[in-house]
Amino acid sequence: MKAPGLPLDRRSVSEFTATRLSIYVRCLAALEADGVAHVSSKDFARRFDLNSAQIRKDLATFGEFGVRGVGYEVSELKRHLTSILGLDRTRRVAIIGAGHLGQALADYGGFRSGGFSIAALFDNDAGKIGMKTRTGVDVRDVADLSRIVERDAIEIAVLAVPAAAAAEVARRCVAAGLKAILNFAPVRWNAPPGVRVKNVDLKINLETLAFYIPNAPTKGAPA
Amino acid sequence: MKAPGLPLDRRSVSEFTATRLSIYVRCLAALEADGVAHVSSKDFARRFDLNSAQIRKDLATFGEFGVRGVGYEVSELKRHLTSILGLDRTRRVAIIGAGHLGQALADYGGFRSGGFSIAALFDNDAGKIGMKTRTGVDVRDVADLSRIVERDAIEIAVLAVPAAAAAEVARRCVAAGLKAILNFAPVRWNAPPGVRVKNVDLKINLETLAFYIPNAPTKGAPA
DNA sequence: TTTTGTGAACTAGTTCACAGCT
DNA sequence: AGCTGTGAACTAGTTCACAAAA
Repeated sequence: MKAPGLPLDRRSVSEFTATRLSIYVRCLAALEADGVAHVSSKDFARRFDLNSAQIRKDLATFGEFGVRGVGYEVSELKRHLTSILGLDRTRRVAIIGAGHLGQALADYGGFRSGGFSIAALFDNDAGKIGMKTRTGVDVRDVADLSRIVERDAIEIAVLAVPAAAAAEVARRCVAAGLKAILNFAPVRWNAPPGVRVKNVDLKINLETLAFYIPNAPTKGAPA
Repeated sequence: MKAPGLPLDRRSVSEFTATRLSIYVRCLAALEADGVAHVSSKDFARRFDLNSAQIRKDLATFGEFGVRGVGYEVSELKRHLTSILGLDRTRRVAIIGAGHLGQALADYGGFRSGGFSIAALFDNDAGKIGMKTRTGVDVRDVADLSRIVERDAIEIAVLAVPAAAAAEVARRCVAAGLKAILNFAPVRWNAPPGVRVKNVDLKINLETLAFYIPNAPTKGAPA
């Protein structure tokens, strides 16, 4: 095993690779739970329907984690990838927008474990500010965003606001120094350099999916 | 303008292109709202930070919608793309899993307009079956999935169930004849041929985003 | 032998640049 | 003139296949 050779600018790593790292960690956790101590890239690929060369290439971006002729040590590799993704420390997340989706996300278990914690939920509706979600997250005034982001060292914003408000809220997030935004609002907007945005547009996902649905076999239509 | 030449197997259209079609429709709607009747691919690209050649290539997959020397007629192009995406008829969607996320999705406006309607929300928890969400969607027994899918001509499943239940529920969806699944469960699972799955894994999105966050400048560290 | 790590080959996606139409 | 539609060039991502290591 060799430590990563050079500092490596993460921005040069493709989002495809970064996403797969995350998948690998999850797969490795499954193997660990099954008591598997060791895998070759070939076994790993077969088990999770991936390509073994791709796994090796992805890992090679960050170092040499395997032993030739043997394979990878499951928990060691998991530890390495977890560290590469920065999941070995907790990042604080702010959710902006305390509507149905924002509250559901605040209460969603997946966001509250394994490297992330919901620091606060923000809204601009006086009727919501001060309340708590089902799992006890406070709803705060979005006017205090900047102050709380700094005070609580928040690193990630999750935007769950209506389309009309999204651009203005995104601007506030950037002004507050946030460098990562997970955007659920149905709005495309170009982030300034140094700020990374990931759009999770439910409507577009649904429309894309719909595009591939075979037409209902109208009576007598060819298959 | 020329009609699409050949029947064209939609499966050969890349998901990148399909996703952009959806984006184009949204952009065209914005132009229409601004009273713009006409665009060239160049204007369109500049306005929404896209590449004009890409727009033309994407459109060329489906026909010739422009006029050389002139450009595209906004509402005509929107109408064409809407039809290509099948958004000119309403597709019925079933949401499986009436937890926080499932309920939020059921109540989410974006899923209830422009080509989609929430036909039902399913769960296996007797305590939830029979209740209604805030906006009045009935929670039904997932055991009746197959029957209701057929009866109500449901075409799309949205999976919002816990990871442990996802594989079994996905199997039921396929058995019920559903050909499109939008999966929010943090589980990778390989769909049988003819069934299209789109994974929206919130945890993986967050982890991928976290990967790119520049390290907090530890005292004295180089930029 | 087995399996990694990696250059080379391949495939897919994007952008360029221009012929051809209006 | 201006702009579309499209082959050609380019870029990025994936897979192959093998030399080097254990």
